[in-house]
Amino acid sequence: MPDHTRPPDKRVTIYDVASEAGVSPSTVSRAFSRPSRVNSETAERVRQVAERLGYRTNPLARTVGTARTHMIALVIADISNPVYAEIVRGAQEAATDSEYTTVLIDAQESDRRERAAIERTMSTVDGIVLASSRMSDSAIRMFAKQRPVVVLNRAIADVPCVVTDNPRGVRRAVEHLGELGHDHITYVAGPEASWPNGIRWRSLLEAGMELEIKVRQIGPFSPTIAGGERAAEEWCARPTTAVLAFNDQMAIGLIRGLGQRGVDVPGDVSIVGFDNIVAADIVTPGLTTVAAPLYAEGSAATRHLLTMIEGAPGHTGRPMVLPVRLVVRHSTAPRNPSPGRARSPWVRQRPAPNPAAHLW
Amino acid sequence: MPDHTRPPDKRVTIYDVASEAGVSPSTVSRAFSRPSRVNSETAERVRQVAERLGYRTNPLARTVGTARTHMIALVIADISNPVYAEIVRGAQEAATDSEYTTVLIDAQESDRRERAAIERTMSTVDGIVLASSRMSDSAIRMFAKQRPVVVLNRAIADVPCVVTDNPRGVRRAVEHLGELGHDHITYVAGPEASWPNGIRWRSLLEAGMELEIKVRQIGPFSPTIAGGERAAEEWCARPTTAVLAFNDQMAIGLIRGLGQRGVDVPGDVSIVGFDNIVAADIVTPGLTTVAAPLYAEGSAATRHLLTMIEGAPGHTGRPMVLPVRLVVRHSTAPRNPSPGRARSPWVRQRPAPNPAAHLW
DNA sequence: GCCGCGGCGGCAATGGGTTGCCATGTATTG
DNA sequence: CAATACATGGCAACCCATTGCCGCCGCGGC
Repeated sequence: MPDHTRPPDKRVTIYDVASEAGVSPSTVSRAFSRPSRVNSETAERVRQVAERLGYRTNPLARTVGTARTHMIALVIADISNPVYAEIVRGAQEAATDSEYTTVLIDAQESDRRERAAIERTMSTVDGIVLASSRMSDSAIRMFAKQRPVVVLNRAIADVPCVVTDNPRGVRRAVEHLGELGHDHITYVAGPEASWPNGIRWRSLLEAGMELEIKVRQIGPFSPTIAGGERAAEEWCARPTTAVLAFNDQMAIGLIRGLGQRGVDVPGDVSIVGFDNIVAADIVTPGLTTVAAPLYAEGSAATRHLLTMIEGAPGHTGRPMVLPVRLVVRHSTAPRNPSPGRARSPWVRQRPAPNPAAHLW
Repeated sequence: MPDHTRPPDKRVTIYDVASEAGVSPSTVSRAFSRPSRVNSETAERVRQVAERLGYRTNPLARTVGTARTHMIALVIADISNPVYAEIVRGAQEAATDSEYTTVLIDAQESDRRERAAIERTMSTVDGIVLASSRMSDSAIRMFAKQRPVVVLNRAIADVPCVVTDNPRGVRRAVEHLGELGHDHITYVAGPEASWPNGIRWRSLLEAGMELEIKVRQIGPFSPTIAGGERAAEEWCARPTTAVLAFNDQMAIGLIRGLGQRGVDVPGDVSIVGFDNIVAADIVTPGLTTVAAPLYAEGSAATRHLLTMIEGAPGHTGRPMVLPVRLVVRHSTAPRNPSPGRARSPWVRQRPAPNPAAHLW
């Protein structure tokens, strides 16, 4: 058998390297962690010996004593929501650039799960990025007392935050719809515990006021395709020619639900979503949506967290605001001149249940 | 200021609890980790003191000496691929059930990144699940020598594996297409480093042989929507009436690219994908695809890994095979009786570049 | 009455790198 | 040439939970 009598658990330690290189363990340690504190020739020799012996610094051991794990937690609301993919990338990039490891936690849209997971992980990480947390402000503040925390997509006093410019995004969407002749907009609400949901609605109220467009809200619904489909039913009870949905998934679900009821998008109703997920570009019609710099969100939040971990105070004043923009596709169109036309067939026209909705 | 003179880094340790409860630190330790080794009254008292003091066991300190971190790494090829969302969920569920924490690593379809990330993380985890690794067999074996490893979506000798029944899935797809009258199938290949890509192609060869259906391959392309769009161009050079795509994203991109060239799906060509991602159900036409039990894949692989970590040998014989099924939607249809009809407009009909393709 | 055993709890070592402090040796300065 | 500064590297404490081993005590059996 070609087994090279492998030493089963014989990790190479700094002590091995030290004795092999003829220096003390502290010198080996410093050769890696504080190269300036050691003669460059010695350091080089140590590194070579370490290399030869296959020494790999044990991050766990470093942890004891320094209480620095070089890990951060990134908590997201729902891993199946494609929005988070780019955020995660941005965060991971920023983290690995600084030699930090990211541990990703999927809260599955549940307050309870989120807390539990954070409590389990908290003591093993140096800091936490909370992306779209569903927890209460006070719960978040509690965690923030124990570890550096940066909150994404939410503004909380006394905690560092990174948000996108929701008011501006909504404003752009409303302007766009207004230019197309719409004067009533329905907001399809997402989770009540979602901070963006609240601010989007408030921003819509404000924009509607200024631009003299009437607005109302239906919901809340789950921020998923299924949620959007359910919203279609409720919308049919009191239709408007324009809809702003909490996010793209709901918008897509809505378009679907409406299609099954014979409502045409954008012929009968214009729909705008939020987030610009990939799917927004592949559905029919292409979804007009408010795009956010997801990657930048993740990396900005993470970089901020890292500076806090390194000892910086963490500016808790105004949140950092990232810009957004409106991506116009084909789910919005000029208001249909004969608004009453399609109304009758919408209501109570229950289609055959979609077989694919029950996959698995 | 409302700062309760918070003790900055004052973690409560077993020593604090010990002196407060009037016992030795070892007793405190045992009260938690080996309750049977200590008098139940004492244990209870210790627990109460610990509770009062807010003691929380420090998982990192436990790590030193035992070398058990209670963490596992889950490496996925591409976090923006929705396939992995369910796999991650399954894995996390299985892990937390056994009180393990999962650290997720996104390899971003890069062999190099994958290796680097694993090397960084390896020593801090008790085991690794490799979901759709892009590394070479030998690289994987190397890691498997140092830590328990379970490989998902790939079969490697001497390493425990969990795979889905690709041959059967392909077979079902081919049967389905055959029943619709198709006698030529193009396989749109994904990454060469992807094991499922290889086996799907080989299975297609086999099924084609048995069922007397001609098959050929184009590609490889990137396993993304963009990749599928590029494939559309190549497919146009030598069209067939049926296509099997490496995965759903490519199938969706393909449908899109064909649409832009005036090719109708399923009128002119039937398309089958793999994975049954959510988007497969929302695109137009709905995508016929081979569905895999993603959640089960994640949890099966993880559970297997955990038993290995607990000391079980890890059966490296035949891989564990999970069943698949064909989900028929609307991207497949009977073969068009006049195959030459739509052919001419396909070739060299460059549409205006899609502005949305360059978002961000 | 002596021995043995089991239950319980303490002592001390362990693991692996980090770091404050000190000791040496060399370079710079007055 | 003496005095001070600096560069280097070693010593040993430290972090904190775990665990092998031993000692103490009380009880039961012979």
